[in-house]
Amino acid sequence: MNKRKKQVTIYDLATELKVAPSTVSRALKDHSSIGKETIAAVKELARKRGYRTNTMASNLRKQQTTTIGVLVPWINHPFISNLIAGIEAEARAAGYEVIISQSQDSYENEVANARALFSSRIHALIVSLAMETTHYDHITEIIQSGTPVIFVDRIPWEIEGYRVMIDNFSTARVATQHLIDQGCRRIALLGGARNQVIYHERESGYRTALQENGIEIDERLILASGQLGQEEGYRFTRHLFDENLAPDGLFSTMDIAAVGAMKYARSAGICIPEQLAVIGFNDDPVCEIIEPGLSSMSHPATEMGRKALQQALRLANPKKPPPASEVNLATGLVIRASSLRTGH
Amino acid sequence: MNKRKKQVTIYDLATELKVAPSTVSRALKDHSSIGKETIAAVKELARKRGYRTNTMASNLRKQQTTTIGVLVPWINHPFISNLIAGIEAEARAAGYEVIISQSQDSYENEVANARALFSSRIHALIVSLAMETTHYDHITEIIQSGTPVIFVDRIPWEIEGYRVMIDNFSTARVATQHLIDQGCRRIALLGGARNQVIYHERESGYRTALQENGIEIDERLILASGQLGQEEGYRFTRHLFDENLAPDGLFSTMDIAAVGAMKYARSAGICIPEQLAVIGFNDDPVCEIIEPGLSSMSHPATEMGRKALQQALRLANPKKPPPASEVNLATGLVIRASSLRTGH
DNA sequence: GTCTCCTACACAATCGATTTCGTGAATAAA
DNA sequence: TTTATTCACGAAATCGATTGTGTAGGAGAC
Repeated sequence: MNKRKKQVTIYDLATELKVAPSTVSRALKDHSSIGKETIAAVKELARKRGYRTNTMASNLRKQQTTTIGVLVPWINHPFISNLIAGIEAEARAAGYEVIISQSQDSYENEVANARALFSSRIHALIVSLAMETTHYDHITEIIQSGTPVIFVDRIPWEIEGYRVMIDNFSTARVATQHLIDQGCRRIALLGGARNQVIYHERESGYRTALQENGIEIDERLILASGQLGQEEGYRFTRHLFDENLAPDGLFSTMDIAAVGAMKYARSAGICIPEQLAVIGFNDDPVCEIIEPGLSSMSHPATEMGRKALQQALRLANPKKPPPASEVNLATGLVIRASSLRTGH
Repeated sequence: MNKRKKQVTIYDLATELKVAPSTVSRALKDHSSIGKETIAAVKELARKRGYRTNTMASNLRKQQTTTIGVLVPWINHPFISNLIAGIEAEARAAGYEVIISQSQDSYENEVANARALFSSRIHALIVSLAMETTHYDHITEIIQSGTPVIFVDRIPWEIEGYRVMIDNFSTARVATQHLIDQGCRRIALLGGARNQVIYHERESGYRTALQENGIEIDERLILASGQLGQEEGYRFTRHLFDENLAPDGLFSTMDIAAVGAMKYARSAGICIPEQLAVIGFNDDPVCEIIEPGLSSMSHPATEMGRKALQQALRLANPKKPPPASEVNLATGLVIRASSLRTGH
């Protein structure tokens, strides 16, 4: 049986109660010009007949949806899924719905998804860009149409727009400083693609911390990889030790790459943190699980989602206080065994 | 500037081309009764004016959406986020959109979300139930309205309905058998809430494997916890060793609980796998990261998502081949160091 | 030249909720 | 009793796309 039951409409209720549809509509939302008894009667019958307001009709008439579009590279990455969880929780509480799409780090997918979301007349859009993305026309089109757009984490370089993020520069500086405080002097960096704002910032923070401490920067200790993962972390670390470039500290701009580094260290008999102090970035669950525990910079993903949604709603609603053009959330230094040297 | 630009409609195009809106509508979808030149002219102008079909209006008229509702306990759990990734990828490819909501394992939230999704007239619903859920009225309501509902993973007991899952019973039996094959005779079980179908099945698989091998079941080695996590795994394992119930094998129905068990073993100087062989369930990323590597039963989360969506679309479209009432996906035994004893 | 048949459109109703503009009746004020 | 108000509700337009039905105009058949 595939035929859908016909839904109850306000016309059905109106007919049954012998009032006008407009009266039913108003009664259902406690409009002041409708009599108390009428309101009660309408609501009672609506309940009895299982009336559900038809969102499509309502949206069409009101010329707006209550749907928030979310465009991210991957849904199944820890940081992103936490971000989405935050967006969803906050949206649901505010009576909005969330429609998600993933670009899989492909520019082409991102453009197609952006257009699809735009066609469904979303109320606002929250975006974290694909790795490949360097042109932003598909986003600016949406902004120009008047739809609020909030950038999160993977932000664009040029577009002026609303952003919710962490201070990548300072956070990286803190991480690097922590290693320096532990006595490290030759600190390697596992960095991401420099054309991405966040990785560029993190690398700058690293460089600044070294300079501030009078440590000369050795470019050979720096990796900037477009595909930063466990494998790259492993290989670059091996490379450093093989080439007589052995560092005594390592800052990875992604936890998972730090895991690779630690795996190599274990296989090569390098002691962590004594010979190599390691700190990551994101404070993923793996940090707690790996041995020794991986120090990291905690990144409030869920909170970022909540804040992004709040900004989006403010932007969409002129009556609310206007949003800040940029929201920066606090990060934290989480020290575990991988970077904690005794005697310091 | 918060005013939205007015969107281009088929009326605008019709006026400009001096044809009827109906002609524009048909031309845009290559209707056979429209002249070739007219179609070309309409499409050209549509492109030039940046026309986007108004989904709200279209949906209202056609009495259906292209939105798939997804209702899960948590978005930010590895299994679920992979599931959603699969659903989204497949939906997007088929021209559908995905709207997600999380119950946070609360029955109340689940009911509210189900109603909200229903109100937005979703095309189909994919559900994984909240831990708390024992009444299914909010779901049956939706089924009865004619909306296709597909259950995934956390399925209900009673409702007849379409399901996409793995064979939890057999998978658990294979895991247990693997430990037996490694020489284990006292095998502990870290199980989940028995009122959940999947955990009930897994426990049955465990029991069956033991019986098939003539091993007596020791109820003291079995944990059935409503809140199975790392902490519970740690504590129950400690409890077993403290109480002189030391097992020589351990099957955890959730990887993260196995991690807790391994953490305890490490702290107590118990060798894995020599003294305690361990196997988990799900093959989460942590299995690769922990030392020694955690054996596990792999669980095709993304594939489940894809399959669930395919089933949903078939169910919604009478022209497509009807869906199977139950789809079972293959699981795999992934052997790592935690369960691999030499000499066997 | 008249009639039939297509081709290629136009017309108008429809989906269901919202909202503007009224209006009849009851009450209050004069 | 008459006029002004307020109250409670009705009528009808509207949002934009879709679709069943209707109809000019030209081609072809006889």
